[in-house]
Amino acid sequence: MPPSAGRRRSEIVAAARELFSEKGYHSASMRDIAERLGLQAGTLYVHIRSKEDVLFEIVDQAADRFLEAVRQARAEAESRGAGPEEALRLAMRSHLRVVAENLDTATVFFHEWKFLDDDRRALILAKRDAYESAIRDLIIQGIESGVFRPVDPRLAGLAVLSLCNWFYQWYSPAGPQSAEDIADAFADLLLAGLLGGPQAAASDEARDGGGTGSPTGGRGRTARRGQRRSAGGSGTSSTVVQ
Amino acid sequence: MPPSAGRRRSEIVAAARELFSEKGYHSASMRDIAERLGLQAGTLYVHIRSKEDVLFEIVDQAADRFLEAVRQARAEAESRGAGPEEALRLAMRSHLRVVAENLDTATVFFHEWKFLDDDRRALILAKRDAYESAIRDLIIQGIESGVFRPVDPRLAGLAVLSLCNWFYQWYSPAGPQSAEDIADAFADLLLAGLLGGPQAAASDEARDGGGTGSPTGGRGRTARRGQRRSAGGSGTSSTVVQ
DNA sequence: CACCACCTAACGAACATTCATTTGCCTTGC
DNA sequence: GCAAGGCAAATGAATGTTCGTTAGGTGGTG
Repeated sequence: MPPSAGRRRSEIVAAARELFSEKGYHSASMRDIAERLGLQAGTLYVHIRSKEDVLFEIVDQAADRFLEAVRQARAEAESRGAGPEEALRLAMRSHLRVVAENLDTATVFFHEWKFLDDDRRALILAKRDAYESAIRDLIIQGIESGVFRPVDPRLAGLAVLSLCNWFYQWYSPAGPQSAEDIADAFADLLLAGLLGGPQAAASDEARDGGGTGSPTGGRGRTARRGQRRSAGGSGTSSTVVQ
Repeated sequence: MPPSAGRRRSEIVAAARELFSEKGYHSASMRDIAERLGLQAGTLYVHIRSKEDVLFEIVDQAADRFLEAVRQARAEAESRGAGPEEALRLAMRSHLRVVAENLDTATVFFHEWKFLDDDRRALILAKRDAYESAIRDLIIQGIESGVFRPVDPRLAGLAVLSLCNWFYQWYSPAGPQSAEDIADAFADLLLAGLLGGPQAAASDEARDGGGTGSPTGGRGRTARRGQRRSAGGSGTSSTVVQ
């Protein structure tokens, strides 16, 4: 009872996902998609209504997965009574895992959403805004609970999103680190910062509240994880050459 | 003596820059470009050799500007004897300034470079790799000088690039902060980290070298700047709705 | 069993449109 | 008079989509 369901339809969407990701929405033709399935171009329209329908299905799927991921991360953090520090790490983990496990979907999502018609684009933008708000809320909670410094939550949220959203541009499953490793390393960087080497100018930051907490020099904080420096590899290009 | 120079030619490239940025390379037609200049499509070919030539000119310009920016930042840091901390901030400032001042160029650069033919794409990729290496070198120098923690330089470099390269996706000149403000805030976040609020679990990181430097509680470190929290604006969408 | 009706999936050709690019002619300033 | 810049028209290929048709399967009816 297509166009709306059926195995053939999902085969078409799957083929489109790969082709849109590889060549871009406009450069991948319906004939390309059909050829990959051993069909004629016209036959695709037995199962779908239009090329843009296919694009929307892919992009909408991606948006839902991101939303689902951040909700799950938030629920997990709440259920185990984690602080904002760990909540943020969980969210970044979820996001990067979604990208890594759906690289083509994510690529199409970030690259081609603009080409949807007005209504569908608005729908996607709404979902994206919801996602970004959820991330920003994590920052705000961290600040209000006094764990994070009182930074601009908008910019801090954008920093998190930058780290997470650029990921699809360079991640390769063949690379040395898993998405989880990378998420942990990124979260650590963002939480603890680059400074703190033996020769750092010390006096860490305008620590407003004086001697609150336990100002001891202990090590092994939670923001420490997955730091297994890839051996050597100085010139390793950080980029996928498509 | 076009096609290669001339005022008309740069008008064409300028129009193409805007249109490619707004609609994408494949969706912006030569007729669109011509119309914007009050010309017929065919006339464009008096001044240019092909549409792809125009794309290459834009993308190559962008690559050169990024390279120039990081070189300038490095020179500036060296000339004023700045540490790796300030060197990194200078580089991020330069990058974000280039993007802010050439938003269309940057957008085309990041979005459309894939559509160049093999030779030109290789050329652009080489320039991009050079740029990424330069950023990674800043990280390595920071670590080797003992100012930065011994993090994975590849991932730390990618973190810097993520912050800088995602910028074009959300920056608007009409926004509350200047590119410099944002660069400073991002550099601060990456250097000092989010942690450090009054209720933070304290014990900042494995500070290996004990009491090196001046372990006083002074404030106003260099990683402190441009933190003028935008008043209110909780729901401000972080995205340009094009 | 035979027959008819109906359905889905596919083909292959054609649709109108758009695209980047080429060609031939005209104008205008030097 | 000549070259550069521009116009109008045309070229050929490619696009997404529609169309008429067909093959194969299924279910009901005589």
